[in-house]
Amino acid sequence: MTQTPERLTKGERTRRRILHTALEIFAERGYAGVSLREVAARAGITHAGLLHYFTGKDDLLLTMMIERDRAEIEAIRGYVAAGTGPASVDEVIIRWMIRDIARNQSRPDIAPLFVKLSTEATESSHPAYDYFRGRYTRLRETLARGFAHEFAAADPPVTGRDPRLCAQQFIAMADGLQVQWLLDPASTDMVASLLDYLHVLGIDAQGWAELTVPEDRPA
Amino acid sequence: MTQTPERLTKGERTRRRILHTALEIFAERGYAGVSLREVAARAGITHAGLLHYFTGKDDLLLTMMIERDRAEIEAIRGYVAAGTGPASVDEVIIRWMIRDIARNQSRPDIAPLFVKLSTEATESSHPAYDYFRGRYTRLRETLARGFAHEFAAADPPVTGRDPRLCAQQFIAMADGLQVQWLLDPASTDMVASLLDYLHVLGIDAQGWAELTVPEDRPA
DNA sequence: AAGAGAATCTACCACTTGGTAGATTTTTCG
DNA sequence: CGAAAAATCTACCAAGTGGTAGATTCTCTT
Repeated sequence: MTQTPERLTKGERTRRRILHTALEIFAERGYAGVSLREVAARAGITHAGLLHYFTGKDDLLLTMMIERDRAEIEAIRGYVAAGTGPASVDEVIIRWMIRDIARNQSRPDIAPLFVKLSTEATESSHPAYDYFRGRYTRLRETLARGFAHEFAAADPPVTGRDPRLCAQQFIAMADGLQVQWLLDPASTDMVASLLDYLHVLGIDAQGWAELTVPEDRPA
Repeated sequence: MTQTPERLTKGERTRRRILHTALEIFAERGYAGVSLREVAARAGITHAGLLHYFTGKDDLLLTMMIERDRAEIEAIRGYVAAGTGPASVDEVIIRWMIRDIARNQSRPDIAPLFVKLSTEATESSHPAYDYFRGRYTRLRETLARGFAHEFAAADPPVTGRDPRLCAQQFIAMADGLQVQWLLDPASTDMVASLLDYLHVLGIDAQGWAELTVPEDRPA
C-alpha cells in the first residue's frame, strides 16, 4: 500500500502510524481536547508505548507539524516539477493552494488541521505558538511573491495593488471559509469564494481547481 | 461602577460576574482548555458555588454566548438609533462590524472569543455547534442585505456582484485576519485589510472605523 | 539459533477534571 | 428582629490526565 517497502524497522513504522493518527485526531478535535491515550489507542498501542517515541504531548504535536510541513513542501516541489517547462514555487503557489483546498473540500481529511490548531495556538503559552507565527510569516511572504507574479502575468496586468496585502487577505479568507464550511458544508463553496476573490483582483483563475495533474501519483 | 444600581440581588450580581469572567477566560484559551474551577476562582468563588448558577460547563458556555448575543444586538440597535435620521440595521451593519473590529484591535478584549470558540465548535459534538451554525447563518444573511444596500448606495453603484458571496467572504476574512493578528499583531492591520477589500468591491469605506460616535456611553 | 537491543506493556504516580451531597453561612424581606 | 430562602462552602466522587519505572515481549542482526 505504501510506497516505502516493508524494509522499515518496526519502530519506524509505528512512529509513522502514531504521527498519522495524531494528525487525524488533532484535525478532528484540536490539541487541548485530545488525550495521548486516545491517540495511542487509535494507533493500536498503549499511551506508555507512544511515549517511547515522543518525549511528551508537546513533542508529538510539534514533530507532527514539522513532518507535515516537510511533506507539503515536497508535494509543492513535485507539483512544480510536473508542470510544463521550468517554473518556481512562487509562480504556482496560488494555483496550488486553490487546488489543495479543492481536494480537501471533496475529501475532508486533514483540512481542519491548520485552522483548528492555529486558532488554538494563538495563546503565547501554546506549544505551537512559535511554529504558527513562523508558518504564517513564511506563507505570507511566499504568497506575496505569488500575487506579484500573477499581477504581472494577468492579461491586462494588474497595477496598484499591494501583493502583501492580498496575500494576507487571501490566507485570511481561506482560513475563515474553512470554519464556515466545517460548520455547514452546504453554506460554503470555498473554492468558488476564493476564485471569485481572485477574479475581483483581476486574476483569471478559471480551472485552477482542476485535480487532473500528472503528478497525482500516490505519495 | 456599573450602571445597574446596587438593587440587584446578590445572586444576580454573582451570576453576571461569573458570565463576565467566563467570557474573558474562554476568549483567552477556548472552551476545552479551561476548567470550571479556574473560572470560578477568577470570579472569586468556589467551583461548587459556580455550579449553583449553571447546570454544567456546557450550560455556562451557551448561556454566556446567548447573553453576549443579546448585548451585541442591543449595541447595534443603539448604534442605529444614534445615527442621523431613520435607518435600519442592514444599512449600518458593515460600518458597525468595521468599527467593532477597530475597537477590538486597540483594546483586545473579547475579540478572540468568537474565532476561538467557533473553530472549536466545528465538531458536531461540541456544545456550541448548533449555536454557531445558527449564528453564522444569521450573520451571513444580515451582511448580505448590508452589502446589497452598500452596492446600491455606492457612488457608481456596484453591479454584478453577489451580496451573499461578499458577505461570506467578508466574514471569512474578518475571522482569518483575527488569527493572524492574534499570532503576530505587527503583521496585521485588520481594519486596513477589510477596508481595502471593501474598496476593491467598489465601496468607499473611508472613515468607517472612527470610534467617535455619540452613543459611546458606557454599557 | 541466540543474544542484544528495541518495542511495548503493566502498574503506578500525583494531579486535575466535571459533578454531587449536604452542611453552613448570608441575604433578603415581611 | 427573625425566619425563610438563597448563596456558598467543604468534602467527596469516579474518571481522566500526562508522565515515569521497570518488567517483559518481540525483532533484528549476526
